[in-house]
Amino acid sequence: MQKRSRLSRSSEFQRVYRQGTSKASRFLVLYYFEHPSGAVSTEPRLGLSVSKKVGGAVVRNRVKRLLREAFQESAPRLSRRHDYVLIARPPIAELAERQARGEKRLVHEALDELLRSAGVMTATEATGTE
RNA sequence: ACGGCAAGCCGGGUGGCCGCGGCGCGCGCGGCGCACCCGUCCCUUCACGAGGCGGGUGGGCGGCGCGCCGAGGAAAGUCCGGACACCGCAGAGCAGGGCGCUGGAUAGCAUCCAGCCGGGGAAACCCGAGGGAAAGCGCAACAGAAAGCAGACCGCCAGCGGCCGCCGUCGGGGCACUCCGUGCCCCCUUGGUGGUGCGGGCAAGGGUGAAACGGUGGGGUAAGAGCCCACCAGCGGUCCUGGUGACAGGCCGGCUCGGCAAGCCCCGCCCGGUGCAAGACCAAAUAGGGGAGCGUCUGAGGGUUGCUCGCCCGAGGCUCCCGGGUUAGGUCGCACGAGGCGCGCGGCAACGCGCGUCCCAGAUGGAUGGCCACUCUCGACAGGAUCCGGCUUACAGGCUUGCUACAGGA
RNA sequence: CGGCGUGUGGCGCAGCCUGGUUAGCGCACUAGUCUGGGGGACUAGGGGUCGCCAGUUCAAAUCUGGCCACGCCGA
Repeated sequence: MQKRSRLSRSSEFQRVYRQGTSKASRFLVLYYFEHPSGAVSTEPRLGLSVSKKVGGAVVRNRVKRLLREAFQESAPRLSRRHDYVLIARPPIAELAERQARGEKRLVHEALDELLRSAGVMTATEATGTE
């Protein structure tokens, strides 16, 4: 995932938190926010928040890496009009740990489940047209 | 061999594909700003500038392609020491804080090296915040007679006096047995011993305690005691020898009192404060001011780390200069350094000097991972955020070298 | 990133500076008594590795150092 598809400004995070909608699971919290008219980027943008409660620097980097990878995989089916912020909760550290040891797609499934329940996967049909 | 100890080192490897960050090069790629140049029939203007518009050049951001580089021994904890930056210059004293055997290394340190002393170990070796307790203040619960200056509870010793018990004794009397005599009882003289009392001598022994004023043995004494002697421990000495020194050895002396300063303290040495979110610049927005110099009245008030001194600012006047301040944006600081590696020389070593060689992350919501194949001993703890030197803590496993004990061999 | 603070029974706190006497207080808990029962009161009692590991000391919750956890502040 390249830089342009990430959220980088504190103000951008604030906008998503204040004006967006939230949905949470045991492992993650998702905030998403629809842009006002105009400004449509080529890809949905993502911001990550992983606090020290999740683990040390190595664990946090691994969690962020896996979340970016999973998000990128799901990105074509997501609305391009939205900015997303994912907050990692401590239990996700164990998923990331098991996945690093060889188990497959644990973080991907956790993310997909949350995205589906939030109802932002509606862009699946629109992928071709939009 | 097995075991123990010390020092140093490694922290999976190779190849392929995909992905991420930085740098460089290339592109007849695409769009958006910027600067400059040229043109301007047309639009704004009376007209010239200028703006718009059209064209060109340069560079920035972006895209694509290729190449190179891309976490650690602890990157960690933030416990010390610095570099660097800023603070109305940092000056003195007090306060406060840190350090503390000796010598050396170093930019510096609480670090390192070599030693000394003390403790542990069979040894190799390991551990130690290790100045001063006759400068002063303070502390020591419980137990114990007594806890800091000597003193004496039990105890030991001789003396004196009264009384009492027991044993013996000079003399006298009484009773019993037939007299001598013997036995028993009473009075008196006197001695021993025990108890008690008085005033003394002593501190060996007892018991308490973490600690009780040297230890062991002998002599000595009424009983004892460094009272005397030998050895040991400790203390002192203007002493001798060795060592740069801590200190060690010797000689002499009189025998002699402690513990805690990671309690206050004393002595010696060191320390200005704040920290890269320091700080500098750019852009945008916002308030209208900010800075420098000269000078008068002679000083209210204020600043300067906690205090004092000291120092500085200080209203209104004149002259000069334009930017100055703030902010979660951008650029710099920001990676060539007390730098790594190799060789030589000096030094026991830490380290230093010289030569050669290498360039080795630079992010900013924050980059190292995934898959496949082969292989090995199946991979721990864990990741930069201004940089460097240490300390401490976490850590699967492995390698090298040296030393030591036991056994064996010679 | 930098700078501070706090860890003591189940909960909230004191004691620490100035080391020892006894780890104390309130609520909660257990048993008993009062009451017909509940509530409430009274009496008695149990429960603490003083966050962990070293060091200093005769002796450490207390002094010193190092770890661990939690919390706060600055930009």
